Amino acid sequence: MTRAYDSTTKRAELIRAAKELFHQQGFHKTTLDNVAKKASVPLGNVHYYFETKQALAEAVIASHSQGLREAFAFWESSTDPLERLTHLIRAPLGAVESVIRFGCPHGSLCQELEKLEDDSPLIKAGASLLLAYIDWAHNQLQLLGFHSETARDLAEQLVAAIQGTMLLAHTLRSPELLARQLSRVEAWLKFEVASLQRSPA
Amino acid sequence: MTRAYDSTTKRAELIRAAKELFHQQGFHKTTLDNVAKKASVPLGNVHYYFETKQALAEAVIASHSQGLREAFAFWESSTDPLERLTHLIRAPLGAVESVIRFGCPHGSLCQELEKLEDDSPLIKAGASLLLAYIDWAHNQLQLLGFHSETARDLAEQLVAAIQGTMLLAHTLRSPELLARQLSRVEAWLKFEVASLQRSPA
DNA sequence: GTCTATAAATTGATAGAC
DNA sequence: GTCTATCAATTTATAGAC
Repeated sequence: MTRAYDSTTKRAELIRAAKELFHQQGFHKTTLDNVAKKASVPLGNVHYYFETKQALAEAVIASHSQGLREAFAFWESSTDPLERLTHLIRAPLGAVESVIRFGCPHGSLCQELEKLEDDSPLIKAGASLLLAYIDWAHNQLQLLGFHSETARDLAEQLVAAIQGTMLLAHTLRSPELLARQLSRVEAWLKFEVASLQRSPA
Repeated sequence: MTRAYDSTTKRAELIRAAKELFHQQGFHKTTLDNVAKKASVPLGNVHYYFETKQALAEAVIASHSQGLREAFAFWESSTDPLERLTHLIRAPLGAVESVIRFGCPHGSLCQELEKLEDDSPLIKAGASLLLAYIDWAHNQLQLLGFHSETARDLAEQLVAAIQGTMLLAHTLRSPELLARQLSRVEAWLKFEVASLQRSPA
């Protein structure tokens, strides 16, 4: 019943391999041959599934988007929005070694894609990842009682802090920095929420 | 007396061109031919000044380091460390269009270089740029009266917030986000300093 | 659908005339 | 020191057998 390597699986396998290599080596340094080897697919065959390297990258980003949606859904099993946001803040700690060695898979990809041609669809696709974080945080903050505009502001601040923290922890190869600064972000968020509840708008 | 294009000038011109192109297109996408053309130097001649592309990149980073030292020296013409740090926070606003279109020249370069081979000297060189920011902020915070450990913590938080803000503003192409969130960082820092002065350690 | 072989283009680096 | 021409390697993409 489950054909372990039918064509759909191979396509998925290529995406999985590319996703991992893009994170570890970056988009530019990763060759189609690298991806093909990792996915145990002959080089020439890659183009049967993806016309160009760019098309493969689009599929990788779509897969990241899907992964984000699943993470959001999972965190929403908590009923308290503050608790949900805490899951977001702590998420990098669930993959410390990876974040320290390779940075945030979304943030670093995003920044690399930004250096492509101005009209590349990959730029917009990459940006949609960071936007997804902000939008989701925005929603959770509104559920906590913040007005839309304030919630937007806080969501941006939250995502910026998390991304900046990962960049520093990665660059300085410091898991301690990651843990320490994410705790700070968490404390800050709790404080903001508590302030709101003391003096509701 | 001033030979406009003696060999020292050409070398500097190549660095200048590479610095700009690395920022706009990234390290990988920038070819030696691009740099040569921008500096009005024949392609083959680039290797007279820099043996490899990597050596050119090292010179670019050294130039960034020098630029940072000059910026720090300039900001230190303010006597109040809080005012100095405010200059740091507002610096991106002095080059808004550039930051929005291309991101932070140091942060984005740093993240791209991280994707090179683990033992590449460029990785350490790039990291030294972000470290310079942290160290300088650390010093200023100590001058304000924070204990070394607290100052370190706050310095990391400050640089992370600035870097994260630039990443978001760049990715979302939003000068408004940049201005808004940097104001928030500024307000946060003022609050921290005021708190310390109300209850000195 | 799957694979091998190879074309076509790019690009870092070098050789050698001046 | 400066430049032209070119090599050598890499890599995306394609052609065509099975």
